[in-house]
Amino acid sequence: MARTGRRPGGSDTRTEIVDAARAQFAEQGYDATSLRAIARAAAVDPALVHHYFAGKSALFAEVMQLPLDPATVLPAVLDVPLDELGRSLTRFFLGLWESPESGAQMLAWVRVGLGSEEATAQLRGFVTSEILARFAARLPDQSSAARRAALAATQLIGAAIGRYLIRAEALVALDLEEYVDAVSAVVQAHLTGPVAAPG
Amino acid sequence: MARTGRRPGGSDTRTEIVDAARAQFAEQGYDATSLRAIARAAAVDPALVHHYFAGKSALFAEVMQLPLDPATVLPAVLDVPLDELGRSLTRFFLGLWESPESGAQMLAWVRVGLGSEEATAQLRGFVTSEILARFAARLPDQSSAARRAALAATQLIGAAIGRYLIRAEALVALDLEEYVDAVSAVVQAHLTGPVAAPG
DNA sequence: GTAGTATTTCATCGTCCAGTGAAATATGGC
DNA sequence: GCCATATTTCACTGGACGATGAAATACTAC
Repeated sequence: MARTGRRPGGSDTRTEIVDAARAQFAEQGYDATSLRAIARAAAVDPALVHHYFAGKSALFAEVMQLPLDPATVLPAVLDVPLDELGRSLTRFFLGLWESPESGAQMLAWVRVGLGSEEATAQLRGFVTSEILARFAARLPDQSSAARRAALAATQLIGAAIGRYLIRAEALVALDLEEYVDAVSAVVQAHLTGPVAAPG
Repeated sequence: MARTGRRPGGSDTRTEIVDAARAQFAEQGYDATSLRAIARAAAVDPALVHHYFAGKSALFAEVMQLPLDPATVLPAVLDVPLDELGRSLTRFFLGLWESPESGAQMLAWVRVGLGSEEATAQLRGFVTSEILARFAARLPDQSSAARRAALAATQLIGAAIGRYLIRAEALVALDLEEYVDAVSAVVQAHLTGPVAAPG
């Protein structure tokens, strides 16, 4: 009766652990996810998780690798006529959520990133320097660019939360293109619309 | 040397515990917050927390009492001309976040509500039946009302997250009225604007 | 087929957690 | 001043957690 030792077959256990971890982080956030729970989900001994990853934070870092590097992908997304920018951004962003692989990762990012003050601080740093700065650079009037980019981002984040976290019926009922239509209209307004008359 | 026993002075310890708990939940979410951490923050023995509250979930329930009952407050907010509905909603909602007392509670709600799959499910139930249903009832065209209300809500949630959780510089820099202006314009568009041309 | 290596488990440590029950002390009514 | 009660702490239990080190087993190269 072999109770310990190597498992038979060319098992890719490491990948299984990463997948289980991503699912757990996406579902529970960082703190509430335990290595033991990940190990359970992967049907593996907890010590094995430590064998492959230095610790919880190392595993987390590996799991949270962005599906795409913004520096390489965003330029193409932003390279459209100014009046189509809202649609291009919205379609790209919501597309990330729609696909099964990157969707789970986006979910994990948001859950963890909004789950605690500390994590939110890191999310802020990344979002402002890697994402918003690139949005803003694409806009014509630099005096309002940072604000317009940030406002557009609020709508994008809200749209993702409504459809993929909260999963409100009225939003899930729409197919992706309808949703992109509805959201991109106001994203475009944030980016290039008239500034609301100040108080 | 009195190591145990009643503390001198008319201390309102129970309130201190509740306040400490709210702050912790707002900062860390539900799971990551421990009764012991709350007790530490309130400078009190952990057992005292149990004395006042049946357990973690009971304390949580008390802390999470909504600052306002939507059923009593929303009607007044919604009782404005249709073309001012966006502004009224936006001002009211962001106002909840801006004030110190209710702001901490809103923060706790969102952190806990988005922190795990399970909590999100409860948040969905509350938001759709208590909030969105009332928005929708106020709109003229019932065939699109649910969708319009939900879309408006995505922008409101996103706006709150951007300014009060992520605290993006470009958004925090605005004063409240400017922010309300910018957000309410697109909220209004979701509520009463033209439907984006399909496909 | 044997030596070496990668993979997996076991057993365990110390820490933190939620919760319980008894004891200690201040306060208020008399 | 004394007694009942509300408030607070101590000491403890059982369990889960992250982490470590040694042992056991399967695969690989020779």
